[in-house]
Amino acid sequence: MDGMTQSQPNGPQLARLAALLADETRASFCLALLDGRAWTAGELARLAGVAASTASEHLSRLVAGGLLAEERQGRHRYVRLAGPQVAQLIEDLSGHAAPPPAPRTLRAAGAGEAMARARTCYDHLAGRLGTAITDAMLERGLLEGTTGFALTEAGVDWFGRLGVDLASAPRGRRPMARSCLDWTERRPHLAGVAGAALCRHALDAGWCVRIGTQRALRVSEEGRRALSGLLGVRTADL
Amino acid sequence: MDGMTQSQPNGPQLARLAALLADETRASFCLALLDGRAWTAGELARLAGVAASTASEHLSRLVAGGLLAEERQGRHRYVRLAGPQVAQLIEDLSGHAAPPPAPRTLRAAGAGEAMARARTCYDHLAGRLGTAITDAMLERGLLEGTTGFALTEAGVDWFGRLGVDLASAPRGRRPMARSCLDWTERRPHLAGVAGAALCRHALDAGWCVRIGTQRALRVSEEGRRALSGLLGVRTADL
DNA sequence: CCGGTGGTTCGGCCCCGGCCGAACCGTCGG
DNA sequence: CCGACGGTTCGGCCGGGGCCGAACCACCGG
Repeated sequence: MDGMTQSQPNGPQLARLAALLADETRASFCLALLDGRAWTAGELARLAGVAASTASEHLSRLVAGGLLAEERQGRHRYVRLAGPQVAQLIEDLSGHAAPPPAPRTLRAAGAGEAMARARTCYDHLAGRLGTAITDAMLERGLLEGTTGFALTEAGVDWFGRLGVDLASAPRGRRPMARSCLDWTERRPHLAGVAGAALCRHALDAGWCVRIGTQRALRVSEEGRRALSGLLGVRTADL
Repeated sequence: MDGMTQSQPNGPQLARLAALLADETRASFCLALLDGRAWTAGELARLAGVAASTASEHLSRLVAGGLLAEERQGRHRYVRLAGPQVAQLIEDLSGHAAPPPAPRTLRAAGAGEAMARARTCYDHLAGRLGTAITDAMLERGLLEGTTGFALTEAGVDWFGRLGVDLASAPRGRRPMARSCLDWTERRPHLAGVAGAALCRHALDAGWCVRIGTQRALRVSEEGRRALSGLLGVRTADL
């Protein structure tokens, strides 16, 4: 009876992964990268308020740990999340973390309000917009919610009428529909291949436009009409 | 333009949560507790090979962080995962961690083989047994897998015929059906309320019995007949 | 060719936190 | 009432790692 009978997914491996996110600076990097875009090392350093050298070391660790993918261009080091699985990991984790404290400044409160209205969550829609769309799809039977989380046949057709062929959408082991906990609404919104396709369509069709450099979104007049007509979503408060 | 424009789910919160799992000893505690049962502080200390005092401190941190629930009984301190959300968190995280290295000893290899055949994963079935059942349910249309992960009407009926009324099963915000990545098979198996109900039924009906003190399971003769008849699952290699 | 700038490497500082053993406390059993 | 035992608290040790600034390298622009 040795005392070291390992539980299978070795503790060390789990600890090594968690340690990557256990630092405040690295965590803030990953949260920033949740916007799905590639950032330069300098941008992230300024965001977190650390020296460039410090950021550089953190990025190397995150890349070595497989969480980030890097791409060197000239004298810039661009870095982004390594893939949807990583985005999901960060989302899941922050969904279980304690709710954020109230914003300090008026500016921050304003920015927070914009994010709460509508934003991207890696590659799908979130905020009140995201949950409102998800709710409407559940209500209209495009999405099944009581026995799990899956697109219905009607849902697949609905995407088809939008001009989005989900069958031909690129998917590896990624689920078609997935529930992602919204950290402002504290309720689920649509993620996965379908969520990403919907977000892409919304941006391509001009339903939403990005606000400044953040991942917050503004719903266009065209978008309001489309959402109202297609899903009956009231966008008055967005 | 302050450099500290926070991403919303405050980095610090995420880091604090991750830090709880970023220690090898604490990680091994959590993985052990994935069997869904309550362990005493001493058992966990011996498992991880640390002094009782060290284990005590780790447990206090995990409890304070909300990952573990404790229950004092006489001179014992029993501790278990705080709930299914926590179990899911650990599962998700270890699903993304690097695969475990090959076992060192023959004993360990044997125990690993037993775990790979059939085991519990917090409160549902896993291992080859778990994935075989899930595959069969997908094949028979009891479970929807191509557009998400949800129980079909036929699936709800199937549970009803087993004598399991899912509508009356206790569920808070917990999803009815959820996909959980199996770390031996590297494929999904059924979790969530339905997965837990199935596991409970399998144990109650004597389809499976626990092997020793581990979370490995043995499929009984009765269980083989039931699984073969109900789902066409071949249990020859289990 | 020569600044300006983004990124990296290195050395050094310092603190956090994981570990232990010893002392202590409470419960259980005789 | 007393020993045995599980658990906790405290002090002290020590290593890891996060941070910075300085020096350095590479690319880009004029």
